[in-house]
Amino acid sequence: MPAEVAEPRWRRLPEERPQQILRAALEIFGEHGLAGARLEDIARRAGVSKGTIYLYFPNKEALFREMVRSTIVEAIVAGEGIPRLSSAREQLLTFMQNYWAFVRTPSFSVIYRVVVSELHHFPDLVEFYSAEVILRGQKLIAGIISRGIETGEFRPIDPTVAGRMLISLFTTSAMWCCKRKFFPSLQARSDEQVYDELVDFYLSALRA
Amino acid sequence: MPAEVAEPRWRRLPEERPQQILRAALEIFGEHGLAGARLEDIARRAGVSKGTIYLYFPNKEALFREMVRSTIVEAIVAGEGIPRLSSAREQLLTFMQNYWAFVRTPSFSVIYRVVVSELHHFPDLVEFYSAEVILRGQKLIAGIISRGIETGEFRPIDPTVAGRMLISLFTTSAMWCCKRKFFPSLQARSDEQVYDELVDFYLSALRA
Amino acid sequence: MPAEVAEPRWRRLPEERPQQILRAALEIFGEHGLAGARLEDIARRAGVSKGTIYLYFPNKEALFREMVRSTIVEAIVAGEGIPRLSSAREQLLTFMQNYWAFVRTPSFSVIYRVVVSELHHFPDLVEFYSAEVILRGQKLIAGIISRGIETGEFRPIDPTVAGRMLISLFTTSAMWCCKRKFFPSLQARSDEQVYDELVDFYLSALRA
Amino acid sequence: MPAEVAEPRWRRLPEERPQQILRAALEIFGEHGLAGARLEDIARRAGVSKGTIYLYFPNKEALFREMVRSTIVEAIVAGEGIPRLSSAREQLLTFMQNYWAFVRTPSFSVIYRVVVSELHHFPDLVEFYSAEVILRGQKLIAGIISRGIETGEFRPIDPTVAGRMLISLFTTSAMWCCKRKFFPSLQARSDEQVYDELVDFYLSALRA
DNA sequence: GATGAATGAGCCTTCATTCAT
DNA sequence: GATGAATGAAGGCTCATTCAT
Repeated sequence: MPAEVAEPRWRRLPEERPQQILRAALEIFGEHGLAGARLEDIARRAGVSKGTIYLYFPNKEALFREMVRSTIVEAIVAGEGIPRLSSAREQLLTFMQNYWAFVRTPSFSVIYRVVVSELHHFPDLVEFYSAEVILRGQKLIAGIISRGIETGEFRPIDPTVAGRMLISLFTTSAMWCCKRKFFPSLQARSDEQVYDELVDFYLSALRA
Repeated sequence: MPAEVAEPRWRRLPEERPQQILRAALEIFGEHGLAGARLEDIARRAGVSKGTIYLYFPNKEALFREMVRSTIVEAIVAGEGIPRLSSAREQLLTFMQNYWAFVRTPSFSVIYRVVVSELHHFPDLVEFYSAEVILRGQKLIAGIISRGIETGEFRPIDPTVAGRMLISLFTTSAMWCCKRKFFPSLQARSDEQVYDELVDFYLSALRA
Repeated sequence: MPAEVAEPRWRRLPEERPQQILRAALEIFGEHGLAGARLEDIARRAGVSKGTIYLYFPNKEALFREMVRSTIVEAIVAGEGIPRLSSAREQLLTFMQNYWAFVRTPSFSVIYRVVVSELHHFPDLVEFYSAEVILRGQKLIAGIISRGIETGEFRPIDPTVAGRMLISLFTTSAMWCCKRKFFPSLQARSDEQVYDELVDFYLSALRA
Repeated sequence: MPAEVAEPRWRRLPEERPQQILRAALEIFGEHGLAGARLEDIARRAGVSKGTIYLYFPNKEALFREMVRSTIVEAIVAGEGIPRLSSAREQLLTFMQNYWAFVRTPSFSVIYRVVVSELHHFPDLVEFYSAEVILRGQKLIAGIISRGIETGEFRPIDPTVAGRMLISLFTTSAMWCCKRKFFPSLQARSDEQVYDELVDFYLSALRA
């Protein structure tokens, strides 16, 4: 009985199993929604069998919830790297650059879809999303704008309004860029051009 | 078989049946999406039996498509009453007022959901929506903006960009107003206030 | 992660494994039946893992069969200590005392359940049970009764009939005593009283 | 296409559907127990499709419960035709004859199985069975016996004990008769002979 | 030997669709 | 035209069984 010692012992790390499944769930739920997605497809996409999903999640709905929750959390964590200092205008530009990168991320568009179409069936997730994403984002932006107003860089405007406008413009534009072919006016434009137009428009609205 | 004879038996005119069903479909599909909706619920909401739906629509998907299509058409028709004349700024304000009324309509929010979450499974509907709604809207707005630029009322800006920005701001704000309780910064604001802020912001971005 | 090495790690002797498992199987199958029992539960009850069961039994059904068979064998072995001699009446009383103790045993009630509800799916076990339990019991009792009839202690009666009656009365009464709370007439009676009533009734039926 | 003409066209009365299903459930659950039975088999036996069962019963367990409950009720109703009058001994004989007929009924043996093996998972059904079957039966028998003791036809004996003994002997014997081939001592006996032996034995135990 | 993560066949349950009335 | 009972394919979920460690 040679004690079971110390081999690298790698075996597809079972600790990754839930992550694999959640990633697959993101794609499939994002494509088909909660009701329309088949567990079988999620399993196949994750490279596991149907039964395996049930080792980590008690049922389809719980998987869906956890997918939404964990994706949001990831986004929050990723967004933590807060921009900082210099002029408010510089800070705002940095923020917009990060935000533009984020909203064109595949998981953002999935979450956007889910939030729009199904989240109302999960009040606790709505609550979570509202507090952790919307409120948090609002505060961040409003802080920058307020500073800019104080320094005279921006015209006086309700900072929460400015926040809403920014979020609105960025998220919608990002979604449109994903579906560029259905928006004739976008077909000839790169994401960068769209971004430049966004920034130009937004800053124009804030200019003193 | 003594047939159930001869009472005048008044009924809602059968020509209205499809409309009843489509209205019910709008509500139920809007709430649950295509996969999540049950024909039985649509039938109950429409006040008819399950079988009746099949007298007018060959299957669930066709009902869904027709619901989407007819709702869009209605919106277009309703929007036909195009504003007109006077200064570009006046015309824009009139358009925005109509548009704001429209985007807060229940059927708009349903269509918005559907477009975001499920329309990509129906390329022909996407095509239709793209051509009849987006393009048409773009043109309408771009026309007004162009005129305003010519008259010097607005600063020079790509009219299609201005169009996109307007649509983005209005649709998103309307959706948020529906869910006001999850947006702390909206709780104390009426729809009218939100509208005023929108107009102020948008016109600021266009001012020369 | 220094591997968890080298404790003497005492364990129950492996030769006992099958016994542990069979005991657990007796409880779980007794509670839920063959189809309703989960191997996982049996494993947990036995303090081993699911896989371990398969080291000793090829599959669920085989475990069930072996559980039934071994429990029956144990009962037979335990019953071997045959009463003996003196008057037939004395011998009968001794037998009844043993039998009463046996039928109130937990494994008897499990086997009773299984025999009633599922054994018909296992003809060979039925055969085994019939030959080793019923026939053997019948013969034992019939022998005692026959001697009693010869000695004039009992009235003339078909000894196999008397055997059936005894088994019937004892097994049923024992089952009822397990569920005393559902039998109002038993609630105020101890097992001993029930036994006394049984003996009184049975001997009355045999009295010359 | 020879038109499908003029068959009496009677279509199994839908009011009978639940009965058909319950009858089939009695057979299949009786054979395999709750966990072991497949709805598909019940449906096939009932001559309907799987889905039809769900038009009348919300799920498998509910069907099982209703099957048990309704079978018990039927038995009670059938037993209502209470014997009556004349000597206690005559009344007892009449009762025994009815009871013997009943316990050899197929639904009795199913219920017996179910009661023994699965009813403990349904405390409310146990309650119901206890009150409506056991208690009711006990009272009926005890009444007859009491009268016989008063008239001196039977020896003094606790009437509830006599009741238990009668039930025990009859039910067990009936079950054995169903499985006659496994009981060598029964193979040469008809049900009537077994009945005669039962009566003889029981009356012997009661004789003054 | 022992483990328990993984598998996938099987069954319960739902619901779009049909059709006799 | 209208109904709703009936159907059965589809999909969620369980659990006996396997096997890499």
